[in-house]
Amino acid sequence: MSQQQLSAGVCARLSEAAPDEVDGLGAGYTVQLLSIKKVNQTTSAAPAIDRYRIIFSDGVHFVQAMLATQLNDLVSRGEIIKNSIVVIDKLTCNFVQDKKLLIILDLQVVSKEEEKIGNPVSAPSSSILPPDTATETPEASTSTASRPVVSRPAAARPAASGGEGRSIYPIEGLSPYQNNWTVKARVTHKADIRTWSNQRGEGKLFNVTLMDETGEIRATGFNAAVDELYDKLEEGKVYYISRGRVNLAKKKFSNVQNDYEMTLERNTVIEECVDTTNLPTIKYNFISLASMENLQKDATCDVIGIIKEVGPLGEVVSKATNKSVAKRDLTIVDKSLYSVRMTIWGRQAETFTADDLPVVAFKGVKVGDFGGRSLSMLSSSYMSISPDIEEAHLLRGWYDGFGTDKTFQSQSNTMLPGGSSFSGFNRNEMRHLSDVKESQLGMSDKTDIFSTRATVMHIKGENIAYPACPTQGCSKKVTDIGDGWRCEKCDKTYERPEYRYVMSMAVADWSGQLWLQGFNDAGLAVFGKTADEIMEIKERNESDYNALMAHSAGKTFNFSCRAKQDTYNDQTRLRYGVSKMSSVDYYEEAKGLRDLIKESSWAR
DNA sequence: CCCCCCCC
Repeated sequence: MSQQQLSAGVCARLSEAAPDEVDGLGAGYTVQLLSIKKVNQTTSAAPAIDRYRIIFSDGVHFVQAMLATQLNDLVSRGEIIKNSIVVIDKLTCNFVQDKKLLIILDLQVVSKEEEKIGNPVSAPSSSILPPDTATETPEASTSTASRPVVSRPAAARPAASGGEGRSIYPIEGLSPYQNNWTVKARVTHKADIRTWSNQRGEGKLFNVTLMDETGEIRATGFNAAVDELYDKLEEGKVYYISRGRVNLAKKKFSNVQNDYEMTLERNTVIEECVDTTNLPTIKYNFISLASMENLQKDATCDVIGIIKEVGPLGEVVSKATNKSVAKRDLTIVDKSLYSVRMTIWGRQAETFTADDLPVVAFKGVKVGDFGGRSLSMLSSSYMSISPDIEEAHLLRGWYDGFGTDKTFQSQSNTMLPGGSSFSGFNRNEMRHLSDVKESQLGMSDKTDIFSTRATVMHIKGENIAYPACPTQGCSKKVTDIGDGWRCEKCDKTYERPEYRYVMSMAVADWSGQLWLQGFNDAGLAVFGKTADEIMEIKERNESDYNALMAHSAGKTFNFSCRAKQDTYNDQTRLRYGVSKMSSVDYYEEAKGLRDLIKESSWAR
């Protein structure tokens, strides 16, 4: 790299430009980063997002700018370091204490490791730099305890010019000290209206997440603001918003990346933006599913993958609140040949459909450590099915071209003690039945999990199904009350029940045999018929039923099981439950063996 | 002014 390749003159131009001219100067400047420094945040007691101050040079002059926080990964991953050459693709300007502050919104790395080019000096106007650093040269700025830049009390002044002649403020620059702002933001999440009731009173509220190119912020409307504004905002749309209140965020309650949050008030002005140019879009920092194991539990991350499996709709009852919520597990895979379980909740779980293995992008999903690594949507997370972004198209192309053929290593079943697996059947972690007994799985207080391949030898025929509540997600046993079937849980009476399987199966492999308890999914796998159909056969013709039971033996399945002790009538016994059961797919097995051979060192 | 983000 030479001085000629840098965009000489740009630092002087940026430095001298009036604030509302900065955006108009365009972008695409090639510059050298002379310094990258973390700025200490002293205004917020809660842990803050890192902010980086950059000094960049065009070879002649240097200026100072802030790095938009969504680019922080470039620093933390070491993709930009001192002296890296970058192209600044997008730049804006903000006002702090009447000083112009440049914010780098997007950049591309041209070359990471470089020598310093030329001998640049501070750009002519000092108005870009805060007074305490205006005369510093990059080499001399050794102070690590820099003053906070963005969140100081400051005169409110609009930063950049919007399309319709209004002044648009970047979300990253919002603080309690600015008041005359308008943001142009996309609603990336809109929650349902919630009500609360506690000692201090009761009321209703809703949350939205607002996002522009510079950042995101959570906004909440209470009571009257709910009536006034809830219907005005639609997820996915872009709005001009002004006259909201900005306060310090209580970080422990939100995963939205902002030190502040916004309260929408009755007089908050919200106007839909219909101008289709330059709308804010979601910014992702995708990580590969392979690299998930490096993340801590409860961290959030962005991932993109193919939806390989859509689990059935389930229900969990929260231990904390005793409330029931719908959930659904998805399995996503990516180019790193890893798969991971992704749990979605509530209405999203109920309405989720995905026919043809779509690409789905997730932003801000929570990392769990159950059975290895798993992911879960939060209310602040964002999911986009078949997003029109480059990464999605690349993944689509790769998967359709090569991916369908691959086997994926699950993040959600590694690292369990004893090397067992979670819900997915894992060929590498399989146990023989004798091994299950000998290693005393399920004998400790917790549930142990294992995979096995075994053949069904016998199914206890007398009681293979029970009359269940037909309400989706209930499945509780109902009782015949003469003129109908009563579900205590739903407090309803139904004309007829929906039978569901509950079976004891003896299964065997070369090493031994075991009794497994299976539920509805297991019955469907064994019989290929619903329990209703089976019960109908049983009622119509007992010998047909007996023949069916006899024929059910002899088939071989892959099982995912849980071993657990339970106590019933003062008797403690070890029970093995089937969590997943599927016919052996010999084509899949052969592919798995082939991949094993490919992976083994002697074959390389 | 809410504040739960769940379960195996």
